[in-house]
Amino acid sequence: MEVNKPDTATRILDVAERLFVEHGFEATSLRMITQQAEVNLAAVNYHFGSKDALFESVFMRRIGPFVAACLAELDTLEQSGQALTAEQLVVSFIRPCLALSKDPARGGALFVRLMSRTLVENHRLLREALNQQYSIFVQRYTSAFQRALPQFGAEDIAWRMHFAFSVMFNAFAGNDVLKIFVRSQVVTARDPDMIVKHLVPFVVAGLTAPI
Amino acid sequence: MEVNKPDTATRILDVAERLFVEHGFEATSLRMITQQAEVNLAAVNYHFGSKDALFESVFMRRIGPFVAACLAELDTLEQSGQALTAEQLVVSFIRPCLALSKDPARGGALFVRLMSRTLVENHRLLREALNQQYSIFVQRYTSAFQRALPQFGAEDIAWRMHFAFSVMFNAFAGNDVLKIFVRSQVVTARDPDMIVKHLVPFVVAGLTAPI
DNA sequence: GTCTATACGGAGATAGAC
DNA sequence: GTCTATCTCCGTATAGAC
Repeated sequence: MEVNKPDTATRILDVAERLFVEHGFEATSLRMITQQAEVNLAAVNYHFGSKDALFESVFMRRIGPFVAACLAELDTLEQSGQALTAEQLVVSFIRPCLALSKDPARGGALFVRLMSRTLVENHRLLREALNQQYSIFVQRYTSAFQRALPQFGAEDIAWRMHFAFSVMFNAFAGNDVLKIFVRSQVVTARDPDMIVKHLVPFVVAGLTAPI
Repeated sequence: MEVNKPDTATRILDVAERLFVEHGFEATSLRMITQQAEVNLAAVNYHFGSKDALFESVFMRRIGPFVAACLAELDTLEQSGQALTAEQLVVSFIRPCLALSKDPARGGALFVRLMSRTLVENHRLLREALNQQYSIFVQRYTSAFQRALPQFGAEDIAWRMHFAFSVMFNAFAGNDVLKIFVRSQVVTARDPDMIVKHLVPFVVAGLTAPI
């Protein structure tokens, strides 16, 4: 059996995922994808409709399981019956990010970067497509944070969640906003475990800061 | 006198700035720009060399004065001779952002968004071009934060500055990472004054959090 | 020095044969 | 399902007018 030759659509998805992460969406041409996937140029449009829709398919294949993993973490926490802390909620999001970044079968660190960059950049191609899964995610975390931080109003919580998730996605996106040299070495936000070590205290402090 | 007709290069810069912010770099074609600027298609390549170089010129026209404004704020603070707080440093960056966003003559809120998005996304076109001005900016803020937060090592400061500036740029980029509904209204990070009111406490708390 | 008209190769998309 | 041929639009380069 042809274990090394999945069907056409899957071959396209696999190659496209890698190339989109490596070179970005715009810099990746359909001709590059179809050549490496060993399929005809028109196969992309036949199976996915357009380059835009291919990107959406690449993204949607991974994002569902990721969101499910976050919600499962939330479920486990909430079933304990105890009052949750902001730190527990932050970790419930970061842990699936780490797990995903260490699982090559689901895209690995490259997909985490793609996901984070796409969300941070609020990519036009996903504003509509994401809404369904995304809104469940946002609602669950919003109500969890409202219970964890009862001293703040709903609007304050919303702002802080905006900031918290923008730091976290940015950290995993790996686009260093600053280039800071410490002892002639650039401090670069790429190693997942180092990110988490510094990220969690920062985010938790921001979320819980007195008004 | 033709007050409404600046020279060709300036007309191109003005139109390009607006279109890059409204539609993004890739989605803005030279034909759109030259048509609206009422110049010939070839004028862009004649005056700027390429579409990439045009983007760089659009950016560089505004970024110099902005960086200068931040450094002037730092100068004023440091001349007081008093020990500075993290909050003062955060405000010294945010105040020029606000001022710029309210000055249409220097690009206004649209340029603040363009600047923030470009930096957050670590745009390939500016990684090299920005380095000169940017490195002065980073060095000044790094040493200022090291003095304001002497309890932390250089590496911890670097990480926290990464996170702090990524939140701030993200906030001004206006790409809402989350869509949170409060009383049926989306809490959206677009109004500069509202951003600052919530942003400063979050960032300062993150920067000063105990390890 | 500036500006215009135009041509070229590469991109994504698509109709139609097989 | 797959593949070829072809379409339009993109950024770019250049020859030549003023």
